[in-house]
Amino acid sequence: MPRIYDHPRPAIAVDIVVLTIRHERLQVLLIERALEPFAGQWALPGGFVKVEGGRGGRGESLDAAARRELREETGLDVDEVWLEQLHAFGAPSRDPRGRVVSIAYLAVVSPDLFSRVQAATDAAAARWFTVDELPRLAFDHAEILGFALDHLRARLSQDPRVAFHLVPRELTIGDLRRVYEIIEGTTYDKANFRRRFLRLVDEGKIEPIDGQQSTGGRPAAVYRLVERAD
Amino acid sequence: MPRIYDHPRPAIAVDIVVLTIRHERLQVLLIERALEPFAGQWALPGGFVKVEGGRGGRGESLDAAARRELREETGLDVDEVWLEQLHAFGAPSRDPRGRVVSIAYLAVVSPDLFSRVQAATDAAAARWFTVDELPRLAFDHAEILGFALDHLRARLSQDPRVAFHLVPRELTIGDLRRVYEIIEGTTYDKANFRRRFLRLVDEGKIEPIDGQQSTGGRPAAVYRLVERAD
DNA sequence: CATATTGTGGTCATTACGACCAAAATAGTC
DNA sequence: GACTATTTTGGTCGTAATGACCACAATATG
Repeated sequence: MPRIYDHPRPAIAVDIVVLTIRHERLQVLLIERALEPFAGQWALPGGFVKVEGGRGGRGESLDAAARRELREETGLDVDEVWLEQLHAFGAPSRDPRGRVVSIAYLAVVSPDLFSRVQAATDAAAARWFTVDELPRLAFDHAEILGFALDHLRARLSQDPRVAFHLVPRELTIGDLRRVYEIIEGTTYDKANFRRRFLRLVDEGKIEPIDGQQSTGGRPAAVYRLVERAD
Repeated sequence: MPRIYDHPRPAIAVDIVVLTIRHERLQVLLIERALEPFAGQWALPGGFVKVEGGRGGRGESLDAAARRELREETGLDVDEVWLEQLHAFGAPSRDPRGRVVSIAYLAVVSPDLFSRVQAATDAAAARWFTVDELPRLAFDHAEILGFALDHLRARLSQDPRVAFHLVPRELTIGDLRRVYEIIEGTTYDKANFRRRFLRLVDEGKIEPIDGQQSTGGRPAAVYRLVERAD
């Protein structure tokens, strides 16, 4: 095994796929690059992991780097978003400047919060794009985004929690159904989806709250996620 | 964004969780470390990613590094095993020598092949361990192994393909059932499991072949995976 | 008022699956 | 050979989940 200090090293970065639902569409936050390479092209928000400084002088963990970049580029705090590591991308030629390994993260932002994103970021440099109307992306970010979308769809089909991060804190059954339909590109029967949803209520994961919500038709009952004592 | 050459860089490694089933137990391949740190302790096979040389002079991809380490430390070729990236581990203190980010991989080895592993590795340095009778592991490798086992169980419950890598190429229904029982730590009713399995035959994923196999009871029909034109 | 829209509540048929039973076909033992 | 243990194979029954479908309730809009 080679001694560690003999080894040439790649740079290590985090890139974040920030997703939300706006205007009934799944959208991703992109940043316009100011510098070469790929100056003027759109890219995922991200940056290099700090390897010096911090407690212990060794820099930050990968998750901490993702949280920091998210805060710096969107103004959002992590306890408000669903943030999870996706995959490491390390093709030797993925960055023309040299060898860079990027750890990709998925961040799912509630539509409650995305207006704050607009305010926190330089409006000229950051924009939301509908995921099927994308510009050409820098680096291998198109591949990373594709991976993130596949992951989100697979995740949603086996863990409803992520859907609640794409919906207001006080929600109707129809709100949640639209999230599923938008992400999966399918349609669900209203009544059948409702039956599935009500099982979550029986299991105590969701609770009805007082009040109704106007919907354009019959007003809907309002629910919210029950606070978990994890 | 900082210029890339200004940035201090971590070392980047791959660690591989090599799993197989031996003696009706799920087992993992560990290597006894010869050097400090953690000399004498057991660790996952792995090593640093090559960042120079190769085509283009930029070294190898992460997957290529995992394949290379797997070959070097087990003698197995990748087209014989199920190999997939798991997760990046990057806690600042995970390696006392300095900042090291490790990309963890899962390799699932057929019991057809694991005897070759014994021969290819230095017998004094490498050993199979049952996953619930483990020695103390170096670095954060216990955490990595735990992640791999969780991943394997989740994977198995939604994608039967990985199970076929833990079974001889010509298999009986009972062989496959034992794989599920060993990994999930549960038991299945023979007849019910059989019904589920036969659906895979209907879907054309598995085909019966001539012959029977002695089992200690009534002889079992033999099946094999149908070669896919992916 | 009529109509469109959306939520709510229900039936019916199909599918998947666990619990359970029983027969078939071998190996091993007396 | 007779008997038993073991494993595969084949089946029934009940339950849970789900998709297709229908009907009604309660709002907004004209």
